[in-house]
Amino acid sequence: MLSKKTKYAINALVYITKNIEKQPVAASEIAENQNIPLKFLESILTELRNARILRSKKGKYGGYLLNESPDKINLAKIVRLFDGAIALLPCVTYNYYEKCEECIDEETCGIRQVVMEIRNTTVQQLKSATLSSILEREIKE
Amino acid sequence: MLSKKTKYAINALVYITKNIEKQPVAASEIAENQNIPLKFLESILTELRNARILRSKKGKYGGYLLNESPDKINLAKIVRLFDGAIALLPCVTYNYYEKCEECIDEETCGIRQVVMEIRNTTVQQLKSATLSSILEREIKE
DNA sequence: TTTAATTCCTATAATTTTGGTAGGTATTAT
DNA sequence: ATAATACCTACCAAAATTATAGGAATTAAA
Repeated sequence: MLSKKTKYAINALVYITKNIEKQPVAASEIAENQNIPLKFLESILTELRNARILRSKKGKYGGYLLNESPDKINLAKIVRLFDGAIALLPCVTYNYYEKCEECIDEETCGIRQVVMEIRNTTVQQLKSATLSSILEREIKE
Repeated sequence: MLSKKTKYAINALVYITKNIEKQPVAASEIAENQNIPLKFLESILTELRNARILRSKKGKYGGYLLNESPDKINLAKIVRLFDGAIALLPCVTYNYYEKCEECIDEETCGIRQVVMEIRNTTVQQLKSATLSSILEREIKE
């Protein structure tokens, strides 16, 4: 399951993308419309800014702006940023690798192979889920 | 990520399957070989027995036995038993459905569609990962 | 130059989940 | 009788999650 934090981050980004012509978008506006606790959202937006996914404008009429085009921002990036590894086991992650303590031989581990296949397809699916593709889906319906 | 509990459960089941001719297998033997805290493992095996995946034999020389054939026991069942829903959001689960509070229209939600596709492929992959297929993979290498 | 609205910063805290431990009782093969 | 096992109940510590509190710094506009 995605954490609430990740979910909030995705919703915030989709909201900004929908209101891309009204940028910068204030945290308070996002919080209200997406039903996210303001203070919690602030910390999320800060993380997104630190990751260079958003940039911000301070002061009155300030807010947040996308720092990349909506077709460059995908869910794999967001999920990794907030929830860490996408894979089901630490021994098959790219970025957070860790050996399973009890594993005798990683190379021939049958569970590992299954989990690796799942990671591969999931990562691909999350990568193809860009902000623009998400919006496109919503419009098409 | 899978919880340690789920991982322990999978390892225990694979271990029993590998020693299927020596059934029943004692919890203490599994704990030792798979490096799982005994008391914690006991609670896991109890859950597996309650779910009719294992059955048990009490008393001396007792232990646990598979209650279904190894090609009927798959990882989807195990993961669901211990970690709950496989999907990344509660609004796309079969068994643990819950509406996203902030969601305006579930039918047209673009995030939901992505997450549903991921769930579909992941569930399929986990279902095809039976205990026998896992053992087969290990032998082939 | 004041005001209002905003981002930004630091600290704290409640709640839930995870990953166990402790101590025993009941059962059964030998 | 004994030893090895499953089974049962209760508890618990650490970590992660999901926030809240209170302001400081910045900026556009009146």
